[in-house]
Amino acid sequence: MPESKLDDAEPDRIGADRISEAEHAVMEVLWGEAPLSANSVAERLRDSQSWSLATIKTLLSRLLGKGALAAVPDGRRFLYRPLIARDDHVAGDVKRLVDRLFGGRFSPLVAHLAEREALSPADIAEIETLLKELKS
Amino acid sequence: MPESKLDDAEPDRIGADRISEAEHAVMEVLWGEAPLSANSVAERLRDSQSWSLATIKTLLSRLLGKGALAAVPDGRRFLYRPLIARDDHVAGDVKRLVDRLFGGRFSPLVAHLAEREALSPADIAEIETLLKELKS
DNA sequence: GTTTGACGATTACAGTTGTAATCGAACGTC
DNA sequence: GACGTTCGATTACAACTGTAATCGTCAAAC
Repeated sequence: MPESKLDDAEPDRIGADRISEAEHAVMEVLWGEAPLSANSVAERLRDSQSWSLATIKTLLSRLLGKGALAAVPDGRRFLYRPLIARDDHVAGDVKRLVDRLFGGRFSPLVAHLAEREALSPADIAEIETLLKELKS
Repeated sequence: MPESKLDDAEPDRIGADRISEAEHAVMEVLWGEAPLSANSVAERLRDSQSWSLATIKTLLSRLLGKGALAAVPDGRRFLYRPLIARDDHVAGDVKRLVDRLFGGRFSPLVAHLAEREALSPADIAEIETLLKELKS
């Protein structure tokens, strides 16, 4: 019964593994509300995605394997909870993009946003406020 | 035929295929200088990557297949040239990231940069200048 | 002209991702 | 206590990626 769980040699530095796009959608749910059962996660995803429950369970398993989630037993099932902070994950993704596309510098990113991605006046005002706060 | 262009946001067909990270490195070379032979591309990549020539040729082929490059015959070989503009590609990548991580809004991205990614005073000044120009 | 190189094309192969179906064990129901 | 239900776990499988090796061909050098 209790099979010895000594299968190690697993390099699990927290948050080291990349999180794929589908996995991210699952994480997003759990960052919003946790802990949740697989079924609850599926419920919250029902509107945005059309995945079978099986698919969501696969994604949960992979996220467990990647060390992005913890699963605490709750009766005969598990409740899942994020192990990595959303901000940390986002920071990694943003950094990779900025490194790849903008030589690791940020202002070119903003320049790009400015000329290509139609910043609304509200966006601009908001960003200026942010920057003003930063300087103080 | 009346174009009821009201439909949803289908992914743009031209150059719609995603460009992987390794492929991107090849594109980057050709965005900087084109047309180039496979060998020349390999030369320019020699410092930054440690790929065999065969690998680079594979990447060039895949990029051809994805419609991201054109190959014009030059004697017994080809010279490769980008078919998609760097800016367009970057815009797609940025948009996907912003959609995925920031609900499609830009100011949260800047907020994130501000609090996590250490914008330098120079960055801030540069960005403010950009925004000022945008408003005028 | 036959050998040697240089090319693109084809094939390889494992790891990741998207997307599931199926299996085996535990639970609740009659 | 047999039976369907419900979980997680295991297995599946194709597309995409990273990373090449090998094949067939054509030109250059003998």
